[in-house]
Amino acid sequence: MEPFAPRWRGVFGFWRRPKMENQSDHESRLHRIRHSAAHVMAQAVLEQFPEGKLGIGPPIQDGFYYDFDLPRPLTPADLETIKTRMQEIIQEDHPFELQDVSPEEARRLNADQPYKLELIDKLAAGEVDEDDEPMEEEVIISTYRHGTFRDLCRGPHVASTGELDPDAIHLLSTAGAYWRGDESRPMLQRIYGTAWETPGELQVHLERLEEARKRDHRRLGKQLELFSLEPDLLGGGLVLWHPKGGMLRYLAESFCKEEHIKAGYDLVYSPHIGRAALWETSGHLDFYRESMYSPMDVDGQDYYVRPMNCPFHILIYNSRRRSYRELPLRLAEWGTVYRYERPGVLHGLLRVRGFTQDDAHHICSPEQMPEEISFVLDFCLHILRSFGFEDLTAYLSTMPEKRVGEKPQWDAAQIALQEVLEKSGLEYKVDEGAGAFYGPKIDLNIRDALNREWQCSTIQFDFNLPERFDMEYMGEDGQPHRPYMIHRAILGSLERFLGILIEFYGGAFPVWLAPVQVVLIPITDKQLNYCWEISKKLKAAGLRVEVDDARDRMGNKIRKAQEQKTPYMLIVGKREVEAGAVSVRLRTGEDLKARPVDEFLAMPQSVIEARSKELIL
RNA sequence: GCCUACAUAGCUCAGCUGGUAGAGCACGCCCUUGGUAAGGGCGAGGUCAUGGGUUCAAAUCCCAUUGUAGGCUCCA
Repeated sequence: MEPFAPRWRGVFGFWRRPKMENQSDHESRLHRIRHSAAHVMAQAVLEQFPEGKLGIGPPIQDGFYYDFDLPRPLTPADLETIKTRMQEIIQEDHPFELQDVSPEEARRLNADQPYKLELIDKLAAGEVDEDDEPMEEEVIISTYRHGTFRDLCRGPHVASTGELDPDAIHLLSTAGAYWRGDESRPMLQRIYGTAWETPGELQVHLERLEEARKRDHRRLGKQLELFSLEPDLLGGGLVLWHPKGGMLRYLAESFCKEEHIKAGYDLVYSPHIGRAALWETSGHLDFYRESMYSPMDVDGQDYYVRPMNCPFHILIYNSRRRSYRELPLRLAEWGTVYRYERPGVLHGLLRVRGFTQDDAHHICSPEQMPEEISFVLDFCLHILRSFGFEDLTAYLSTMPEKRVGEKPQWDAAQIALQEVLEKSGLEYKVDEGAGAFYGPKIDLNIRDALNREWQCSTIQFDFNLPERFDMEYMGEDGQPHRPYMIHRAILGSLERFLGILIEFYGGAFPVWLAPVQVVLIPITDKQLNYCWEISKKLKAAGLRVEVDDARDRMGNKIRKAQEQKTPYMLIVGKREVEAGAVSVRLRTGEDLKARPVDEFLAMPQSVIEARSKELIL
């Protein structure tokens, strides 16, 4: 089971294609602007580094980049210089000129550009397209020229550099990037930029980036005291959940577990380590070793910390003879696993080395399989929607070259997966050949604050482990049969899911998930006793309540509760005590004025009941 | 792992080209008992990530290590 797989696709643009993708006019104009900005930037860079070599420079979402092989690392000051020169080039208003060239001509024009020559060779040979897949049609090599700069390019561009708005372009950062994305090739310097039609649009985009930084779960995790990472003392990628984050996690977990039980899952528990023999049988030591931690010696035997839960669940299944009458069996566990991840890939809660999966294994007969798939996708969507996630991207990964299992099995499984996706109405993409060697799968991705996609849910067939562990059930015919096994995780990794949840809500959780739902704020400490009294009452009604008894002014207490994004602030002064009321202030800033305590109590209760994002229903 | 940048108080950060550290918040104590996002005073708190080196002198310059950030690659 593999819950991780952010998807990034490089765009590789240097030849013309007969058909344009379906883009709105605005998008396609932005596309041309960004592509043109990349060329203008490349000219500016080459002027500063005449010996520089060009990689590729495509438009991307929100902007563009260009890769260069330069004699020295770029500094932030270089970016300033480059940007200034870009503005000049724009003002010089050079027209973009398209010219089709023969491969020979293209080679002659790029004689001192080794990376471009490599592209021309590939292109001339008609070998591959941008996804390294065989070309379907004959390509026409084309170049675009503006001023002194000519680049191999399929376009399209704006008519002239003067069409760009120099104040709507900004260079964001530099980064290393392998040539053609290949770890064994040279690392080039990439400059990322963003470009828009107007300075106003650029401004909005920069503000959006700033907003995203404020929603960053690492920042909010500290501010809201949800979790911490202590790489120096504890180790990288290992998470400490603090009381507030612990409550959030408990709430998410207990909600999910109840739903699992209602839906017909059995909850199981299994240990964190197992003997080498287990991992040999499962094949992990052969295929997954580089992600596993070194064994520990126990009485002369090797034991491994688990990177996955599946073998344990299979042992539970195999502990006795199974009948077709007990299928489908749905074994679920919040299983903590540990995987070695390369140091450079760790990222807050989103990519860690120790995490807990809401893992389950469905074991069913081949006949039950389509219905089981349908059930599991529905259940998945039910859970994700309960947390407020509606914007999901689904991927169907199909049969790869190297695989186990027979083609008919794969076909049946893929058809079942595709059918439930169709039925669900989700938009999905098919990733041909991207399935694991042991079976096809559906992944559901959600986005973080910076619009990066992260995989959460995964529904995977496994034709491998049932064989390896010789799983069987007794059929109606009195003969042993091999069951189908489906792995699935819905939240995926609790750590990652909560990280995304934090960003999704910017820390202002729905009331049912808020670690603290109500803060009582006395205006003077003469109201403290009354506050404690109310607090007791609200707690008895099941709310999570705090009394701010600090020696501080009310204004500052409100400010702090606001910063903690506490949904309800109850302000209590002399008037409220006399009236047996509380003054209700919402974290939205709305002041609901004084209300009887019982009237207030009904407010969060109905909101929690509905798991609503609102504070009042 | 690779490229680049960064690492100073619990947090956010200042400290120009070398002369043994500073602010705000948070924390503690005191005064203030105040009606919807910061009342005032005092105090405590740092081997400037770690280890080397250069120098009369290093938070500052150089090297290494560790970690973090943004990317790249990876994530059967």
